[in-house]
Parts: sequence; structure tokens; C-alpha cells
Amino acid sequence: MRDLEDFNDTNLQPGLSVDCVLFGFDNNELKILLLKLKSIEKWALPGGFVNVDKDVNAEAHAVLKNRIGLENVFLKQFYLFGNLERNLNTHTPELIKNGIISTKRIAFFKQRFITVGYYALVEYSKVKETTVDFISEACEWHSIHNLPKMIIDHKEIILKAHQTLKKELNTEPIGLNLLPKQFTMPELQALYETVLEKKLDRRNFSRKMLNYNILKDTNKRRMGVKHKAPILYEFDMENYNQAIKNGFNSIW
Amino acid sequence: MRDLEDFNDTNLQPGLSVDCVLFGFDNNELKILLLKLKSIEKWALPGGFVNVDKDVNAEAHAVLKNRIGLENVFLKQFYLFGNLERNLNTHTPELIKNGIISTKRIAFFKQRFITVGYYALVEYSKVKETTVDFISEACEWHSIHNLPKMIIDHKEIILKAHQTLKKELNTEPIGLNLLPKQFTMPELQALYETVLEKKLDRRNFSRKMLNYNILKDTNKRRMGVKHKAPILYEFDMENYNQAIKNGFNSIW
DNA sequence: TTATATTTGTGTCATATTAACACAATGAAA
DNA sequence: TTTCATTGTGTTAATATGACACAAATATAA
Repeated sequence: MRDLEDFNDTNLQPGLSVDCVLFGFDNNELKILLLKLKSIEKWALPGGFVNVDKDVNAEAHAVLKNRIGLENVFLKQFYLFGNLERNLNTHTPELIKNGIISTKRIAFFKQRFITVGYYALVEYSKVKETTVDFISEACEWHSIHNLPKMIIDHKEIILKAHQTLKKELNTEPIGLNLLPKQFTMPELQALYETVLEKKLDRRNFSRKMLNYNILKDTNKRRMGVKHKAPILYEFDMENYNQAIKNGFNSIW
Repeated sequence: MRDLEDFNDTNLQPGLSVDCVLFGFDNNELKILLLKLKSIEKWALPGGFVNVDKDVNAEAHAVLKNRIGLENVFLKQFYLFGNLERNLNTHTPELIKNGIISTKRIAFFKQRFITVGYYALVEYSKVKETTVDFISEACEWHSIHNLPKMIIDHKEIILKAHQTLKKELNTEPIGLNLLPKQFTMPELQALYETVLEKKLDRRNFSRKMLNYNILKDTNKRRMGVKHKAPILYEFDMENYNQAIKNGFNSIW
């Protein structure tokens, strides 16, 4: 969708949207990709509407592809936000005044929107384009600890996504898509510490990770560091996918 | 909603429904509460539509209250089913012929329905009424291993709910609502074994459960059994709720 | 060339948890 | 009072965890 003329709500599932919390990892910070809305001084999660003849999960993937230019990312439904306050009522006057939405579509935008929350883990460096479209004017990463003003409940959605990610770290590995193809043990640990917001013991972390058997030693080391060169690892994709599928640390 | 005349789709979120997988535990079997649809030889999960001015989670609770007569149950969203094949196309002719839906509403029923899946844990004995309404003629428990023919993807929804429950058993206790107020350790173990579909060691199970500190010894024993009288336990509600809230067996 | 600072890789040890197993106690029925 | 099924609890070996310390590598400073 490039501009307003292309926008037509007749094929859209009324009152339903998808919103994607994109987690990136940079500079030992967990970051979220946000869009700055035109004519509203607030930011929003990348999201979209659901076509009546499109699979909902496919629409979430389409958001990432069309608005951010990302394909094949790890994307997962985590919650449906369906409370009554979810609408753009307070913003519709500005949106209409600035020609972002047409008066014909006003009812569509004023209704309560139920949104399906997805989270995705993406390699920070892969998102370069600051795509703009008919409703957003900028696309930037923001530290999860320093979020700008956001529309409706998008801050809560991010919070819930983060809680979900933390919890899932107990039963599933992460790192793929968040880290470059090859990475060191300290880098992997920094990712875990950032997501979990706590320090972990270096030696115990390494032992535990290696025991999961999802890492492959590439027999290379990261060069050009001003201290002992750390081993470069890759994920063993077969075992990694197995772990994603079956989970680990199951107690029963 | 007692009959067809009361049914009006103008206030309903089009193409959206909620469906509830009610787990019950009886005779060492995991059972699911199902509705037999009028004029279709298939069963369905108790579900409902979403009013545009109702909170989605509240609508799921309303389904349980209005259709099953249940209040204050543990009810949890687990997945949104949004693929393209989710519609009643193949059934609308029968439904119209038998006067279950009116021709005026045909478009409403033929559209693709996105449904929010909830699961609930309920005490088997508390559901007695076989409520019938304008679309269902019976309401019965079915063993999860012997499900009747079901509409659309309701079998898949049950499967996914069961998988979710199994997985969540690693981080959260269950039992409250599935068992009577007072229960014995072997009864609790039977519940776990049924949900997990595997045998557990009696001694290790007992030790682990007691270590979670969610059980209170009532200093009573189940009488009238033809062997050693087992201790009756209750859940320690404070610790139980704490465990539900914070989870347990977190590894990081 | 050598010393220093920093960071990485790995080992140890005490403690806690788990899995596998056995035996005594209880209560009804024979 | 013997038998039987079932419950409660203890033991032990193997494994995992948490808290630690030291040696190796590498750039930089001396």
C-alpha cells in the first residue's frame, strides 16, 4: 500500500489488525522497531489489517515483508488484545484534517480494533530501510527501556511480548535471527542477559549452552579483538530446530 | 440467546468468534465438553461471537456462563486460528433448510471465521446441565481419545489446547478446578498422568509436589477405601496463585 | 622485549535435584 | 489372623547447579 488512494476497506476484516513487536539486539540493548505516524506525535508498532481472504498469520508476515522488507523471520503469535479501549477515536480528527484518512473511511478507523500480537526476532543490521507509507513517516529502532509516546496500548503490547520472550527462554533457545550467523559465547550470553535483564555467570552459562548441543564450533575465532580471541560458533540448525519444536528443560 | 429470533448480527464483530476447550477430569480420563449442533451430524466446541462493544476475553467468559452455566473458571487464551478454510460453507444449506439460520444471515455464516481459542479447566461434576440453545441440541463430555466428528478445525483446536496444557504443566501447577476441593496425592498424580499421557513414579511425584509448597495437609484421610486411607490435601491458595503468577522451574 | 590489563576458556567442589528402587504401614476382605 | 492392594516414606547413585579460581591469549604500555 503506497498511498491513500490504494486504501480500501471493503475487503478487510472489520475491527481486526495484526501488530508485530520486532526485537532487535544492538549495542547490548534490546530494541524494538517502531513507526512514527504521520500527523500524530506518537509512534506505533508495525501492523496491518487482515484481508478477509488472507490467512491471519500470513498477514503478519506480509506486514514484515511489505512495510519493513523482511522475509523468513521467526514470527510468533503471542496474545490477542481485545479490550474496549482499543480504538483511534482521539486521533481521527487529526488524521482526517491532515488527509491521512478520508472521511469515507472514518467509521472504519473509529471502531474498536482487536489486534493479534506477534513477536519477531530479527537481526538488527538487516533492517536498514526506513520505509514510509501512507500512514507512517519514519521507521526506527528504539531501546525497550526508552520508548517514545505510543498510540493506544502499544506499550503494553511490547511489555507483554517481552514477558513472553523471557518466559519462553526457559523452554526454547533464541539467538537465531537475533545474532549474526557466527557469534561468540560472550555475545550469546550478552543477548540472554539483555533479554532477561540480569547478569549470568559466564562459566555456568557456557557449560549449559554447550550441553544443549545446539552450537557448532566453527574452528574459527573472532580476530582483531584486543584480548584473547573468542571461538566463533554457529547454530547447529538440525538440533536448534529440534529444540524449538520439542522444547527443552521439560520436567515431566 | 434462546432462539433464532434473538439472533442479530448487526452488533457483532464480523468473522470473529471465540471457542472454548473445556477440560474435565473423570474416571482417569481427560474429557472435553462438546455441543451437538442441530441438523448437522457434527459436534462443536462451545463458542460464541464477539460483540463490538464487549471485551474479547469477557465474551469467552460469557460463553461459559450463558451456554454452560459456569462462572469463575480458569480460562486462558492460547491461540488464534485464522486460516482461510475456517467457514461453515459446506453446512449452510442444511442450516438454512432446517431453519437454524435465516437466509437474511446467510452472508454472516458463510464468511471465513477467525476464532480465538481459550482453554478452561473445570471440575467435571460441576457441569450437569446439558444446556441447549438455538443452535445446539446437546452438551456432553467426550474423552479426548474418542472424539466424535467435529466441525471445521475444532479437532485441531482441541489438539493444540492439549499441547499447550502439557507444555504449561512445566511451569505452572494445575489441579485447582479440575479436582474437588480436597484430593489425595494419588488423585493429583492421576490427573498429571492423564494430561501428560505418561506414567510417573509415585514417590518422586509426591516429593516434587510437596516441595512446591502448594499443598496443605488437611490432617484428614479419605475414608471408606478398601486399603490404607490416603491423606486429603487442599491447595494452599496463596502459594498456588503465586505459582500461577510467577511460574516455577524457571532456569535462568 | 617485557610487563600489564583485559577477556576468554575451562576446571573444581560442595550442594541440590533427579531417577530408580524397596520396605513398612494401613485397612478391608477372606 | 492372613492376604491383598494401596499408601507413605527412605535410600542411593547419577546428574545438574551455583559459586568459585586459574591459566591462556592478545593488544597496549613500559
